[in-house]
Amino acid sequence: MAAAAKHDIFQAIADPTRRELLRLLSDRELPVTAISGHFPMSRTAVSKHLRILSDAGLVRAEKVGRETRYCLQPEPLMELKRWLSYYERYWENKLAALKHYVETGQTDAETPAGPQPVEEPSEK
Amino acid sequence: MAAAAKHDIFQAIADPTRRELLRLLSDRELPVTAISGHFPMSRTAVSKHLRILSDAGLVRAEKVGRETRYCLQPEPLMELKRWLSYYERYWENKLAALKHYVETGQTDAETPAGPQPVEEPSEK
DNA sequence: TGATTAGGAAACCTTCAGGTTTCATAAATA
DNA sequence: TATTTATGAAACCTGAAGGTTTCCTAATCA
Repeated sequence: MAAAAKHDIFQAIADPTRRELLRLLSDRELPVTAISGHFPMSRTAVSKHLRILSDAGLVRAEKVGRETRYCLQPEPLMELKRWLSYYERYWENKLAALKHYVETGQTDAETPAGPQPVEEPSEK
Repeated sequence: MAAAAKHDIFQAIADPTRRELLRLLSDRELPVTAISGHFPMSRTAVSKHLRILSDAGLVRAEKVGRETRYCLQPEPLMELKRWLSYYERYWENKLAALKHYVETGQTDAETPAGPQPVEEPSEK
């Protein structure tokens, strides 16, 4: 329904410049030239980054007269959140284990860091 | 403190193969050959991906005899969560606006989708 | 000990991402 | 209308990402 993701979101946010762009556009809507003023590269380069963000649905272009204004379109980040949520339980486990370790000195399954007490194989 | 991030996490998870690797290793610890069996590429290629994940701190290698077992190290994903949390309010706003639109037909600021009723500039 | 197995290192190839410069076009303005 | 401004499109360059193959070393096992 919404603009299809020609570029996937993971790839879109992989580039630091594009993350800065999202930041910049998060609270204000800006035309390309104004945007590119914030970056140490050519306007065209910035424009290409904007294109990629747009393809990923993270940004929306609106033509106003001769300028094109871009603004954040945060919805696709929900996919990232879903992805991340899968792993949350894992790091919560880890944190719990760490807490346990710190409090009791007992290494329940794995030591959080440092030399490992070389476990025997548990998988065939 | 933990293994420094030679590769940043955004870049590490940008590759679909690496995301699959994280999935695969999330519940079990596996040696390289076993891992590479799940992928349509050479063991060496998989090994390089593992290296990148390891550099990002997302995976930990443990030598057991002649094999190297890898397992998930989810903590660095917290950085991603922090990053994401910045944008949550934005999409929550959007969702609220959408709800408002659906319920009342009133487009408060922006129409959530579809042909735009060409707004006047709101930024100087 | 000799052969086999696990896995990393090195060299190499190919594609593509991120830049640049140049050109074209539409809107605004003098 | 002539000129300037905003921006996208096209062609091109370069480095690095993702693969492959080949080789080397350390454990394991017969």
